[in-house]
Formats: sequence, structure tokens, C-alpha cells
Amino acid sequence: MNYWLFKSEPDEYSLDDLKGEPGQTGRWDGIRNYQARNFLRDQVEEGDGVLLYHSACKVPAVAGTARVVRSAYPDPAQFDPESKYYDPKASSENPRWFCVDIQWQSEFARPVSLKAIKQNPELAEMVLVKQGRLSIQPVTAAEWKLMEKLGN
DNA sequence: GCCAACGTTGGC
DNA sequence: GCCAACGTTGGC
Repeated sequence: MNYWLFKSEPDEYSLDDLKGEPGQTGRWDGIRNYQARNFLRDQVEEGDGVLLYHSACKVPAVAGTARVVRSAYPDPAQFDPESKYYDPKASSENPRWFCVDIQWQSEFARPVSLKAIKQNPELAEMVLVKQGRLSIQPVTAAEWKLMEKLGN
């Protein structure tokens, strides 16, 4: 069982949007970064915990948690010429991009802001702090535990 | 909306 | 395969 942090722009797809899906379960697609893709494809497993982080908004923060309910499968959007995630170099025999399904789990009573994360010495090693621009990243069990404590 | 950080593309 | 140009992310 692993822990992850997934980023989304709340204007595009927020924790609430996930909650509103049938079964509170949605497809986490549109990942078009190789480092993030590799985590998704090779390491994210069913049952893993996900911190949902809202980026590019007024108060960047971890908004709540979700759970992986289906491990990696080819992202259908890469084959759809109408999609903004279309990739002409991808084929069904040789898919390039992957997605997972996640289920809404909890909303933090107090979202944990990036500012608060940066101020907490116990969270100084988070990938979020060390590497700004990665949309799928591993989180340690200790970080997960602390994050849940701070959020609730 | 600016811009730093950093990943990707493509000419050579 | 180097590296300059370009595009994107994302905090501020």
C-alpha cells in the first residue's frame, strides 16, 4: 500500500467534482508528463491512498483524500482526435499515456495549504516542496499521517 | 499576468 | 547527442 499526491486545478477538476461522479469515482486522466506517467503506470496500485492537491488557484492546498480503485490502463483520451489530450504518436498497440480510477474518500475540514506545508519542518522533504512541477508524486506514510492530522 | 524552473522538441 | 528555443506548470 502506497501513498501519493495528485495535483489538479480546481477550475478543471476539483475534489468536489470527483465527489459528484457516479459512485464518487472518476478517471484520473490527462497526465502528459513522463515522470508522472511512470509513477502512475508502474507503481500506483489499487487500494493506494491519494492526497488531492489543488494547484494554480487562490490558496494552493491539499483538499482531501481519495483511494485508487483501478490501477493503470491506457488513457483513452490519447486516441481521441477531438480531445485536448490527443497524442498522434500513441497507438492502442503501443499506448503512451496511462490513467487510473480514484474514488473520493474525504474532504479535509481544514485544507492544508502549501504555505503551511512549507512551514512545517516535518514536511520539508515532500516532493511537493522540493520539486514544484510534478503532478503525480509519492508521499511517505509519515507524511500521509501528519497530513491527515493537520487537515482534520 | 509575470516569470522561474524545468521538460520537450528539433536543427545540426 | 548536444543544446538553443520553446512550451508548460504553478506560485506569487
